[in-house]
Order: sequence, then structure tokens, then C-alpha cells
Amino acid sequence: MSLAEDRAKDHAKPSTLYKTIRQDIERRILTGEWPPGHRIPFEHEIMEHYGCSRMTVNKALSELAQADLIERRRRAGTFVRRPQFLSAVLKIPDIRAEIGALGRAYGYELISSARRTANAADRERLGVKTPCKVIAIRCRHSADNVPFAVEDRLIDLDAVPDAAKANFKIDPPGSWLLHHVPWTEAEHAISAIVADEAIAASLDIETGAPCLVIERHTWRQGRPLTAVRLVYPGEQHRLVARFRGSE
Amino acid sequence: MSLAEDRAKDHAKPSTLYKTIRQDIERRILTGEWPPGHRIPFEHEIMEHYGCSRMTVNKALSELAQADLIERRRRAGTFVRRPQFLSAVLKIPDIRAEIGALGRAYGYELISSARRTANAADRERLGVKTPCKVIAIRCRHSADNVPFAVEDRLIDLDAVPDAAKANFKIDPPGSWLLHHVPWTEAEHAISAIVADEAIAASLDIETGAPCLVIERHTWRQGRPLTAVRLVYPGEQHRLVARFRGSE
DNA sequence: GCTGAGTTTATGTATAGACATATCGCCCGT
DNA sequence: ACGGGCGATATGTCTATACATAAACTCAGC
Repeated sequence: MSLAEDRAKDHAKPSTLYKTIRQDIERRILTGEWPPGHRIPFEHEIMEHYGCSRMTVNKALSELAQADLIERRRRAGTFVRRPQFLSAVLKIPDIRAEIGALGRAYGYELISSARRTANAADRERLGVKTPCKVIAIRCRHSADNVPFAVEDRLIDLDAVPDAAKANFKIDPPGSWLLHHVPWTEAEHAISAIVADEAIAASLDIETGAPCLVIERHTWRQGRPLTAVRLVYPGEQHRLVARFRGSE
Repeated sequence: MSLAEDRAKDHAKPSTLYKTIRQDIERRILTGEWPPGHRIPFEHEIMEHYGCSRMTVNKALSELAQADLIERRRRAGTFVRRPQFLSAVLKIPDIRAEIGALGRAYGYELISSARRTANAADRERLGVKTPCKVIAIRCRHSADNVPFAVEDRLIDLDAVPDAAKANFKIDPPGSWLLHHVPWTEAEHAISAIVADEAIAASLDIETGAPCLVIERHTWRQGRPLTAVRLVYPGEQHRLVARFRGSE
């Protein structure tokens, strides 16, 4: 396809050359014109096609490579990647912010809070080997006075000493941590359970009703910071993840 | 901090200069040395610090900006971004590949397949306004002969005409689509339900047992391609999402 | 036919310089 | 006080060039 034809297709043509190049290539990939495994033109050819320098082409291709749309191999060339799996960016915001964004009144209630030297179960759950001090918290979030989720959390006090000074009677621990403690790795596990009597009472639902469970572990530089288990009423709450191919 | 000190810290120092710069800055952000809102040095200063050209610094900063770790504003400078929300890349692989990766025997069974002009419910579910033809499929996936998930899918035949030629008696529709149809947007919703009698029978679990439900919609350039609802036994199956700050 | 060394080639990184562009602040005139 | 204009400045894009590096290919020698 010629440069003229590319220009003619102009849907929202970006103002800069490298963005134009990136978008042209992206479109060919997404429409299937260049299927997975297809070798896309060499930087040298693209550069002549657009009449620009190689650095400009390289910038466009580097960004596409960073977005995992293409794979670059020295000497061999550049290839369209097979969409390896359906992946989605799952946003799990701070619950207080999430409820606020929905325009509903946020409510928070601390059920229990205890500071102790970590017992075996605590260490197992946090994934720490050495003895440490922890804070164990149970609390409940609500939206417009309707129970929204119950939270059961452990915080490693040795890794997050500032947590000793936080007032979890007022601030939800998730919000406090999010704003005060930088983290580098997080892992979420999502599963489904049925409410036992305790959960049913806390969430004001029937015993046996389905619940969504999110367990989250957070680390900083490999060191465990906190482990949290959130239980949501399952049929009312949905986790939504939207994904756009790139940009 | 001096260049010498940076070098001294060498944890897995990358081989190239721009990666070194990027990693040094990333470390300062992740350890909290440069908190959110902090203005990081100008390109000019960083360039003198490392004794390199501005383009090299620019490449490092551009990548950090693309990863949303920093925000760049002309004339004002470059700033550390507030970690806006906990987000995680949730990988939802092809079920056949997922079971295979676990080293278990994959089994697939087509329960029903029908081709029809979309009725109101179909159009509502797919999110299309105009009449179209669809394929409606129900099938079951199993691992080592244990039911793994039941799938209920609609495919827009007008958007994916090739689907008419696919043999869904043999190929699971998810795998076929993943390998044949490029998509640009996807949305997942995750929720929990309890098994009714039909689901319990299909998954070989008790009525009333918890189930995880994933509903996925896929589009290409804004046009709906397929809508699928997957039901998993909830206490056995977990969705895991791991997230590293960047890279 | 096979192995290993050398050649070729496409990408990867880096440079110095140039001009574009957005915008923050300052100054000036009303 | 207030607003408009303007210059300073940091980032954004682009060029032409250079050398590094990894991998695919070639071919001689066994």
C-alpha cells in the first residue's frame, strides 16, 4: 500500500510522524491485514516509504514492541505477535474511592483491631519466615448504609512501621496503605464462596448466598507488606475489566 | 545522590545506559525516596549527571511515562505520579491452553450449537442494534475428565463470517476465535452465583455450590464479535492476577 | 554430511544538533 | 487589579551518523 493510500484513510491522523507510523502499523495488525507471524517491513523500507530517518521508524516500532504487539529479532526482522492470551487490566481501586465515584455515601466500620507477634498462621498467610509483629484488622465497608464488603487484613508492622501510628478507627486500612506505602508487586486471587452464617450476618445477606472473594497480597521489593481478604455479595457486585488492544 | 553512589548500589545493573537511568529513577520512586508529586530532575540535569546526551535521558523518561510512573509537562518538568489505583493484569488464557499448561488432559464437549437470525435477547446480549445472524453455542470443558467450566456463547456471524466454516464439534470456539479473529477491545465482568440444578448437573457439583462467572464481550473496532459466559466451580477455580510495578 | 569460523544484516543504542510546541511567569498597559 | 502579550524554558520530535550486537547465512575444511 502506498503512502498516498495511507494518508487517504486518515482516521484521526496524529500530528507527529512516528505516531502516524505506529498507528498505520497497528491498524494493519488489528484488522488482520498483517496476521500473527507476518514479517513487517524492515525499518529501512518503512523509512523510505515515509521518507524519514530510521530513528523515527525505530521509535514507532519500539513502542509497538513495548506494547507486545510485535516482536523484534535482530537480523531476522520484526514480526506480528500471536495474541498470546486474553489479558485485561483489572482495576481494583480503593473501596472508599470506588464507592465515592459511584456517587454513593461511603461508610466504614472497624470491627476489630489487634496488634500481636505473628503466630504461625499469620506468618503463613503473609508469607514471612521470620518472627515479626503484625496488626490484624477486621472491618466493613458500606455504600448508602448497605454492606458492601467485609475486609480481613494483616499488616506486617516491621515492614510498615508507620502503620502503628495510623488511626484505623477512622481511615480504612486499604486507603491508608494506598496513600502512604509504596508497593512494587501485588497478587490477586479471585474465587467464589457461599456465605456462612458469620459472613451472611456481616453483609446482611442470606446464609448460602454467593460471595465474591478477592485475596490480595502486596510486596515491596520482595518483602510482604500486607495480606487482605475482601468478601463481596456476589450477585450484586461485579468486577469489571475493560481492555483496549493498545492505547 | 552521586553517580558513584548509583553505581555502587548495582542490583542487576542493565547493560545499557538508558536502562540504567530508567531503573535508577524507578527505584527512587518505588522506594518512596521520590514520593508522588515530586519533581524529578530536568532532562538537562540528568544528562549531566550521567554524562550522556539528552536523547538517551529522553528515551528512559519516555518509557517511564508510557508506564504511567511519571507525568511530563512541557515547561513545568517531570513529576512522579500518584499510584492512582491498584490495577492488575488479569490474564484469561484460552481454556484449552490453560489446562494443557497445568499438565492435565483437556476434554471438550459440544452440548448444542444453533445458527439463527438474532432475536431480541441475542441482540441485547451482543449489544447490536441491527438484525444479524448468530451462532449460539453451549459447551463444556474438562480437565482429566473432571468438569472444568461450562460455556455459553454467541458469535455475530456477520462480523465473523469465517465462523460459519469452523467445526465447533472439535475445536472449542474460544480457541478457534483467539487464533482466527483479531479483536481490539474486550470487557470482562466477574461475579459469583450459586449453582442451580442445571449448572450443578453440568459441572458435577452440588446444587447451591458457589460458582465463579466470567462474562466476556469482545469487539473489533467497536463492532461486537462475540459474547461469552463461562461458569467455573467456585471453590476449586481461582483467577490469579499478578502485577509488578513495571517491567 | 557435518562442524565451525567468518560474513552479512537488521536491529539496538547512543550522539550532537536543530527546530517545534506548550506553558509558566513576568511585565506592561489599561 | 486585571488581562494580554511576550520571552524564557522544558519537553517533544526529528535528523544524520556511528558503532555495537545478535543471529542467520555461507562456505571451507574435514
